[in-house]
Amino acid sequence: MSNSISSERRSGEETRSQILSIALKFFIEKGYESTSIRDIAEALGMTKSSLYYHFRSKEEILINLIQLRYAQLEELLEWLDNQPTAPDLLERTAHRWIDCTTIERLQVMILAHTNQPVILRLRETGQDIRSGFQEIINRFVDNNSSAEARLLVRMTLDTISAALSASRGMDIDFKEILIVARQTASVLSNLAVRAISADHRQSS
Amino acid sequence: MSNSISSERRSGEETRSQILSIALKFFIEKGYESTSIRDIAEALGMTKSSLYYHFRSKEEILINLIQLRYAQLEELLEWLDNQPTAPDLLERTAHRWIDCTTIERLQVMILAHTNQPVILRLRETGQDIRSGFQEIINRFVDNNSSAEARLLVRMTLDTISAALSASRGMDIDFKEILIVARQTASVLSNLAVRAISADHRQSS
DNA sequence: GTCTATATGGCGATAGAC
DNA sequence: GTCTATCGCCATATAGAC
Repeated sequence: MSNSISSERRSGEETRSQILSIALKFFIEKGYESTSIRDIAEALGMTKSSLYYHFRSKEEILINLIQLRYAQLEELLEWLDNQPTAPDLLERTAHRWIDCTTIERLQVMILAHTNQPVILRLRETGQDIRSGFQEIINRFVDNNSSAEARLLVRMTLDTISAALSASRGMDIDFKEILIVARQTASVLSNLAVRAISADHRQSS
Repeated sequence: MSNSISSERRSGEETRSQILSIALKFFIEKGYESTSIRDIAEALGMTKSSLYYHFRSKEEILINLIQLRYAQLEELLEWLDNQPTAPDLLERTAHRWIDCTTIERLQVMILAHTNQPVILRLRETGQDIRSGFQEIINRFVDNNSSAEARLLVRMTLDTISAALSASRGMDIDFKEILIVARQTASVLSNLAVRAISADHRQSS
């Protein structure tokens, strides 16, 4: 019994990931709203209806893609919690995040970033979509920290998105983007750490 | 004759700018594609048809909004061309750009940024939409410059967008965002200038 | 698991009266 | 300059045969 089920499952899973992959491509190229279920289905040589066998709605496809991103963040969070506190921990965290970035993972981040309205709407309707970097940021700052410190920490962790979004239309190699993101993360982590210790001086 | 026409024009222009303002609000909140002409019209207490008297299409509304952004950039470019070359010119340019930023102008930038696919499509269909920062960037680098230098210059000029996009969901005051954008622009301009002079050393 | 056929509804846009 | 009415289209989504 479990054999036949698992082999059915496997091919089903393959189709699912093909759908997710082509959907991501379209969502990035044409935008989420402008991509129709039909576009995705026909690019895979199937009909809309078949696609609805695998996902109950277009939104469900988006949710699945977005959640891939949070799986990544989860891993980073786990690593971070096993690190001893150190002055350069923020910089190393940012670099680790950049180093494990692939184009596809990055595309998912852009997707989440450029479709904030849909994602907020989904979150309101009780979908399981969480708030991204927030937990990681909370490892470095707390609610008493200055807005400046919190913002700088977030920007330090997000240089890869900033670099990528700056590179649009510039015909720049992915590797160059990673290099620049690393440099940027280093100088921003300096600003962030300085802002954090300024907070501490003030509160003591 | 010209009197009656101009007074008609004036009220027409007022309606136009009301439409643009409310459209921007919806486009940011719900996204361009998810905002219907109906949403915009009803928020203004009119019908779709009336709106079509002022703009021939939804795209035309978007184009008008986007073009506001380029008017800003034009001013910056004019200022820049009257400045003597100096090592800190990039930093000062970035700061000037940040200092003349208002929330509404920033929203237009976000709109342009989160709707890249639509904008690219419009550009292909021959609409008058140009490529943003590129001309300003070209004042600091050229086609022989390294990808690193070009990307860093662009990021230096774009810290306000980066700061704003990092601040999403963080409940941070607009003034704090400006402060952080300025700090960030300063350190990034350093990296950029260093990359530019590294290019020069290599080519000579 | 994929298909054909169809339901249902909203969208952008237009015609034409006032 | 605003309205009512309507067109034509394509979207998401479902029903049911194979």
